[in-house]
Amino acid sequence: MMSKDKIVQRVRAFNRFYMPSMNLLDNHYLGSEYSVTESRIFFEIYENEGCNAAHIAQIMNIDKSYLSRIIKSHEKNGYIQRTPSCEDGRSYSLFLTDQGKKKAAELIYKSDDEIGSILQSLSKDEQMRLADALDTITELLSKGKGGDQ
Amino acid sequence: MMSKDKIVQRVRAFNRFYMPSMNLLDNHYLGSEYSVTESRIFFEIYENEGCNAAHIAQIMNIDKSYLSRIIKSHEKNGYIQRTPSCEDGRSYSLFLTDQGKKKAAELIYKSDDEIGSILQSLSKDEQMRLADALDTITELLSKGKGGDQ
DNA sequence: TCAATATAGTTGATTTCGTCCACTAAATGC
DNA sequence: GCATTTAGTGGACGAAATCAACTATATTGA
Repeated sequence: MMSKDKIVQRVRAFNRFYMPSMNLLDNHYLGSEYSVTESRIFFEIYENEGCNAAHIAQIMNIDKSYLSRIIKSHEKNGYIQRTPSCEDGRSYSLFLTDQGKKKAAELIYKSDDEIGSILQSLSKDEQMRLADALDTITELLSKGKGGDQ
Repeated sequence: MMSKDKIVQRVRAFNRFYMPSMNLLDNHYLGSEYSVTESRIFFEIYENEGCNAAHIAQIMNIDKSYLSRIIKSHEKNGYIQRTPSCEDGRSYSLFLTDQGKKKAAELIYKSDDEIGSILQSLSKDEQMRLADALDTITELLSKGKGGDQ
């Protein structure tokens, strides 16, 4: 039977291989004008309209003052809109403006483009096998979620 | 039949899910005193003894002046040893010192520990399925390598 | 052969990223 | 009411990363 250590090695090998393969290690999100952190803030709000800064800070595990500045900057650039929260007078609900959604779509497009170019060397059948393997991993790792952190 | 776009979506969803799951998004390598960049330099030399800085800069896609400073720092701390290259008078061959190898091992241990704690919520069978899926992905994506970048 | 060009690495200056701490204001818990 | 926690902001600072200029060696090719 295969030991747990051996499994850990395979996971680590995968991590070392996969992230550079997907160009996931640069500070700038796929050559966009935004850092990975700045980009993720778009996505977090995109997927969680009306959330507040504290929520994002917790999810992303970043400093609240740092986040505050980025939000201010995104707002100044017309990408984010803040409205005072009804429930909590200290807090703001965050939304993407139309321009912000457009910008998020741009970033997603860049990402899709990058992924598409990586997939192009695979046959249809191989692409399916790849996607199935990815889903398997997501499914398995999702089970452990909730118990910790 | 499933369209290519749909596959791309699944890959992107995986990327968004996987990296936070593995705590692969922090600037500091798993809570060590080193940034991800500084840590990767250990690993690159570890896996490619005697390479030069230009090689690492190319692989990691980082600025050569930035790299130069990190190497200098690692050398000053006794982790890296440089010897003038025999073939190229401008260049140095890079090696980890014993202390450097020890430090690299420490970082790998931290990583393994992290991965182990993630895996603990899975059964033996699930761990095997996970590792097999990871290997499938590596195998498929390795095929495309060499043609590009 | 030797001048033009390219490459490896260093250094200085600067910018951007991220953290730490102190603070205000509102919420929560006695 | 009063103490404690929480959301967000701002100043100060250090770390990370970039840019441009430079030295020295290699390479190219007329």
